[in-house]
Amino acid sequence: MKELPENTLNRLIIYLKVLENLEKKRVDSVSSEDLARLSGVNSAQLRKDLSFVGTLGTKGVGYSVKALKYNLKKFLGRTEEWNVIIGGLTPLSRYLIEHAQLQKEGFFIMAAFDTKPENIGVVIGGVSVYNLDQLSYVCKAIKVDIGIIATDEDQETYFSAFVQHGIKAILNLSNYPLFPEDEKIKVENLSIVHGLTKLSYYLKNLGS
Amino acid sequence: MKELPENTLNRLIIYLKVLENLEKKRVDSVSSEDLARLSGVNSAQLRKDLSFVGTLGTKGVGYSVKALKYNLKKFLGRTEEWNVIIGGLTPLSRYLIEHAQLQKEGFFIMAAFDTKPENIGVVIGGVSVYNLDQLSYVCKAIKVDIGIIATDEDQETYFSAFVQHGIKAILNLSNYPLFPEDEKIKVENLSIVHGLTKLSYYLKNLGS
DNA sequence: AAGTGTGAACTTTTTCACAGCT
DNA sequence: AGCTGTGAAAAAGTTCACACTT
Repeated sequence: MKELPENTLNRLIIYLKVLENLEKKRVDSVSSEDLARLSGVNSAQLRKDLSFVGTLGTKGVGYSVKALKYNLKKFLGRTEEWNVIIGGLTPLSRYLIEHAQLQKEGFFIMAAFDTKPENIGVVIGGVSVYNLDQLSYVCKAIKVDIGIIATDEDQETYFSAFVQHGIKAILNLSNYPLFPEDEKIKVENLSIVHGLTKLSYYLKNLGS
Repeated sequence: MKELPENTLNRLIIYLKVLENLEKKRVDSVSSEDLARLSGVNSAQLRKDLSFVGTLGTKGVGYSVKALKYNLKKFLGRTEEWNVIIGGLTPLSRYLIEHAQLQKEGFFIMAAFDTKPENIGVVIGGVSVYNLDQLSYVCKAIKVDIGIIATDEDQETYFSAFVQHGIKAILNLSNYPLFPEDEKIKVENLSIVHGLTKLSYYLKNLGS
């Protein structure tokens, strides 16, 4: 099987969200046409995307919302639970912890790290803030799957600490994009300023 | 000229960030090879991307960091200032306002909106929280360029309110993706759970 | 009859490779 | 000599259109 294109991955994640919503609305069955419209793509695209996951529908009928949701979730690794740590004690990291949405989605925040002495030892919503130099200790004590960079100042510090301690998956919420040298490490750069810049480009070119 | 591909836009935004960093480090000149490496792409890609912006380098020499940065900034609409409003008074919106990073980047938060009575009239860092039904009034009083959806619950409410009042550019920070019916409206969906799911897919498939 | 799954056609994007400027 | 800018080639991704199943 060919490798999954990144855009297909992005769309599969969207289909999953839309299916969860349909399930909440007690919809049992959906056609590629309908699911595609709700997901902002065309139905050929959707069917081609789903073909990477498997043969999931019934010809002449459509897709079972429950079954397709489950298969996508499985395919995306979202039936498992993942342990997450956070780099940087900032309002954003407080938000991530207190909001509790990540836990609900199966991403468990196990610890936070900072470098400023006054932040070490703080506990937020049951999550302790450790000194970054204790990362090695924490990584030995628990399986850390994902590191989230939640500061906009020392992103490089946390990035190299995460990489050095064998963390393979990093979500970078700073506004500076990071690129791993080791291709075994996966970084997702998710920047609000980046998103706003796409909109500013669009606004600048309106009507041209 | 052909239309700018979305991925090219994404990369141009990254080049701009990297250039800003080089300028901070007082680097005057950079080759496509070096800038590409710092941006996680190859140099042919970078040169092709820049060709959408114009002829910006000097053959045999490279690019002036200052000049290229300025040209990219201009091209992306980032030499202008944009007025932003926020939908939903949540810890995330508090973070966006108090962090002050957006203002520094030229995105000015003019107002926030909520629907819960107890939140109306609150002032955070100089930003007032209005009832959503006053959006019409605010949109008449000031030019609103961008609406940010900063709640994970009533995203649809704010979305339709924004659209209805003529806001053309929307940054959706909720975990549910939104797609405008009117193609004159541009939505950027930026979801932390989406980013984490990409990482969970990667982790699930490690070693395969 | 309805709607999926998929080769084939088409379109877009990326990479190559080198002419041409400094 | 060195490095950009860009047509041309190659690769990747999207859409079409229809055979096939229920």
